[in-house]
Amino acid sequence: MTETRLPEIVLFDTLSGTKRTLEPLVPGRCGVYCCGPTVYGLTHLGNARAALVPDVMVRFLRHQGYDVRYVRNVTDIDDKIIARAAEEQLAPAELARKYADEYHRDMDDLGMLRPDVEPAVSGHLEPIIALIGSLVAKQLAYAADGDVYYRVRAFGPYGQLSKRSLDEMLEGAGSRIEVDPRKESPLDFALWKAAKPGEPAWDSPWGPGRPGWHIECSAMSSAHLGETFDIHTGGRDLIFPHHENEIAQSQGAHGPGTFARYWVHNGFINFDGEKMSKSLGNFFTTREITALYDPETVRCFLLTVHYRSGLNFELEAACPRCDRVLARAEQESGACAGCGAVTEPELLRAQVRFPGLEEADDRLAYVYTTLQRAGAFLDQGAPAAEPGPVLEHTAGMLVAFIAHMRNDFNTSGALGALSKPLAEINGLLDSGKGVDKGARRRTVERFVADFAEVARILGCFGADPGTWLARRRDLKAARVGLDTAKVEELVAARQAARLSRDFATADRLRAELAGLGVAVQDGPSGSVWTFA
RNA sequence: GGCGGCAUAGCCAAGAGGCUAAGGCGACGGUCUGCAAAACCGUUAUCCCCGGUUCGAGUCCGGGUGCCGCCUCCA
Repeated sequence: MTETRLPEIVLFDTLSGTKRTLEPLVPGRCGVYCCGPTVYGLTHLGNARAALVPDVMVRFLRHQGYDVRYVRNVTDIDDKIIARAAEEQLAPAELARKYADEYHRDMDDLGMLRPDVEPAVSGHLEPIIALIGSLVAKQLAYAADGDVYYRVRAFGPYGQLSKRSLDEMLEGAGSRIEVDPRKESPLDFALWKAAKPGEPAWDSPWGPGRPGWHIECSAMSSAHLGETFDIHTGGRDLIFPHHENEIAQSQGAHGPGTFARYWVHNGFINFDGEKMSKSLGNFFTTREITALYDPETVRCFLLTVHYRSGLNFELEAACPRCDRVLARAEQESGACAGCGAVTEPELLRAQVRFPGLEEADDRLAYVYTTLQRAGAFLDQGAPAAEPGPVLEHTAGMLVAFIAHMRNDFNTSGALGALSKPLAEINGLLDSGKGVDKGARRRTVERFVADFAEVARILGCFGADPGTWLARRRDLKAARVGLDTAKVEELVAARQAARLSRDFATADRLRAELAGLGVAVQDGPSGSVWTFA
């Protein structure tokens, strides 16, 4: 054992219910399996968060020196896909491919790394059938009329992840679910489903059919990461039954102690305090939101809260007539209690605002403005010749940031560690009074270099500042229908008035611009405008 | 009903028993500015309630209250 010791990272493991130090199976390496999408529709923010959690984890582990193998599956054979394909009048495989493409488009947009391997169910029928076969051989599964079910009672540790007992579950299941007479027990779940006429089917020892929902993850994780691997991630709602069943399948086939060694589950996203759902009309696709805000803003926003916590997404809709902010009930009915106007829900939906995203957007703009200023400063002079002290907050930034990340990927804390350095740099750029010239230069250099590492870990703050800020302005202008040419004109006219010290005219023009929602900032090198 | 989680300032949100409870937004005061804005500086909490463990608890234990999730497809 001569490997260099990698830094200690702790993560919360759902199975043990505690934070545990990451000790990979093979020192220095780490296998990560993320439960990917079932591709039957466009993604929503919950999907985005579920992909973001392993994304940042993988980026950070790599930054810390781990050799990571990142696997995320695509479930492209599933009941929901079949149902949706019928609606859209496509072949199931075609529909799955369409939405897999859309998934990738959204995830690319949000800056997610592509996994090293992205196995699809349709490409893994053999290992899936083999796994089912071995469970049948061990009496852990039984065939019935072309279906194959897992015999839950035969797997002793069942319930260990979700912390329930079989008896408790039986009480619930018996009263709530219609029991399929072919099952020995209501808790037994399908490993293989016989095909009904017209459904996609693959040959198997039990007849033509398709895999059940849970088996693919057991089969594909062991195919690409081995029977035992390090980290398994997914949304909280997958703990039961999906992940519980995966454990039963994998450990049933491969023995105790196999399969995932750490379980990481992310919290939910709520809209206005309620779980998002289509029936409530509070369901927004990723795309609807990235049409309004920069995808990086969305990414950043998701990182402001620890991944295990729930994240509430505030919605704000105003009455188009009187501009009053509408309460929940009013939003749903479209009727404004203030002025009595009734607005089509569709119209309200189109002009909903997301205060949380706006705050994140402003914050991102602040970061990029600071980076832009720092870059301009560095372009002006020669690099610092000799090493030497760097201002306090900037000097400690990266260490503090990483310490938070090592503590269960605490992005919220890590982000907080950037605030003081950011302010320090802006202060330095403003005046630099009382600071040695060399130290000033070194501090800004250090800041820019370390911030680039932060950017690599988070997948945020890495764009070219000027480009990002320009795009943001364009996006906002388009959203409010602002005529930017006219704004430029007014700004120029005002600048002329200022130069001739005609402040009355300048102030009048400022007021006019303010009426358009535009704020003008006067600086030494002229005036620039932003949104108020 | 069963199981699990959460409750920290006006709002959002960190905080694996012990320096003066991070940070952001907002607000207020200040520096700068023709006026502003931006930027910077400063102010803005004893952690839901009751009991307990401990030299010491936001952090552990018990009870209560209130939210939320899972138990059926769900990220």
